[in-house]
Amino acid sequence: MPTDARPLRRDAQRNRELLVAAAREVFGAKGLDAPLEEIARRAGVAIGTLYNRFPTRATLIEAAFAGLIDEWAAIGEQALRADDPWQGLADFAMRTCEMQSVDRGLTEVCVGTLPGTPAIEAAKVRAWQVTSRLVERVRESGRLRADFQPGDLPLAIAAATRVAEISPDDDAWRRHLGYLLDGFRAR
Amino acid sequence: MPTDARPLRRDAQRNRELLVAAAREVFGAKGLDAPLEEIARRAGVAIGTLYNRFPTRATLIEAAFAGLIDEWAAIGEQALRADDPWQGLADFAMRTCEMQSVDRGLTEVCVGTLPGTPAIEAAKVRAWQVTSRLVERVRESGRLRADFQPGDLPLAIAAATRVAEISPDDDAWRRHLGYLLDGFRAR
DNA sequence: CGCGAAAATGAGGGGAACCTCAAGTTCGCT
DNA sequence: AGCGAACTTGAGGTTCCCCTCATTTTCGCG
Repeated sequence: MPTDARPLRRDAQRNRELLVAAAREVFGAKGLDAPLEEIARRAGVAIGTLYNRFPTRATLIEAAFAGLIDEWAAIGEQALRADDPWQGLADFAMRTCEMQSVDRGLTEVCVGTLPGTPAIEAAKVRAWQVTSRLVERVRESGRLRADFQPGDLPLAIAAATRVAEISPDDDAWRRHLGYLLDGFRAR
Repeated sequence: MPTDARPLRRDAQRNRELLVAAAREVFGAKGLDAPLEEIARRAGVAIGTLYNRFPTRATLIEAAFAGLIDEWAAIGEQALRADDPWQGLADFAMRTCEMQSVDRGLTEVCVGTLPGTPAIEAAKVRAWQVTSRLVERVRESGRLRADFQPGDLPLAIAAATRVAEISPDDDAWRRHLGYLLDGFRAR
């Protein structure tokens, strides 16, 4: 499937980048339903330009978060290579929460409140595969409680992220995730 | 502090009740930022009537959730009288989540996304006191991990509620809360 | 240069929700 | 019944955000 867009003119390319940067900031601070006009304003560009480049909100969201999601996937791969499977899982969960706790937009992308573009759905599938492998690896080590479901890890991360949203104390969500991870252990 | 409102005329009283009932339904389904016009419509009343009775959104929210919050406090009192302190805590957490999992408005009231009226703030303080006592009771029994903070219980409930929001599977949040409670135990 | 294609612009139409208020209706008391 | 106070009504002004498109500006190539 050729994304056969011919190369953008130089000014258009620059504006595209300004828009993506602005979108990252605004979505991060206010969530994915932030006004697009604010993003255009912050990029120093007219609203029509935003619509020229990104015909729908979803395309802009996708462009804004593609990089972050790749980064996230990389964290997952790295966690899979950790010596200690348990440590890999714990690190992955912590770092994911950390990313989400400072970026409301990313949280919403991951929680999937919105439908999601194809690319984002694909990224989620990839991420789900990584978490599954992380979980399986721990299970094989025999340290995971028997009734644990693979899908519980993403849910736990989403749950811990809510703690980060509610509590101003930055340690609260770390503590919470710690409780959860302890709860995951085989008795 | 006399709530010295003179008694409403009978028709006004009836409309007030219709509005509160409609508000409970709509807030429960769509959250606290649901359109007020929808509530008026569902109550079979003009929008102006809603504003006559409830000059601000906050007053309507308060009226809609006062009953539920009392019910919640009662659950807390009951949990305090449980024979087994641990069981009391677990039941309280489960039942609270259960209430919130079917009522998006209640969740938002409890999570405190919005500022909150005096009465709701007061109810939260009351609830916080109940949870503190529940936690202290368990701590005295020696079964609680040492680094647990009293404020962690409400946070945990809020976190488990997010699982209920995300996962269609009704067991997911129960399982999740189970992990958490296990994580709370002294090692 | 100079020209055509590409891109930027921002006023403006449209919709959703907020809230107000002047006019009309209903209640309840005598 | 009749009257005044209490209550209801809903059209409409306001704000905020959506998205479009005719016009103007910029780019980059020959």
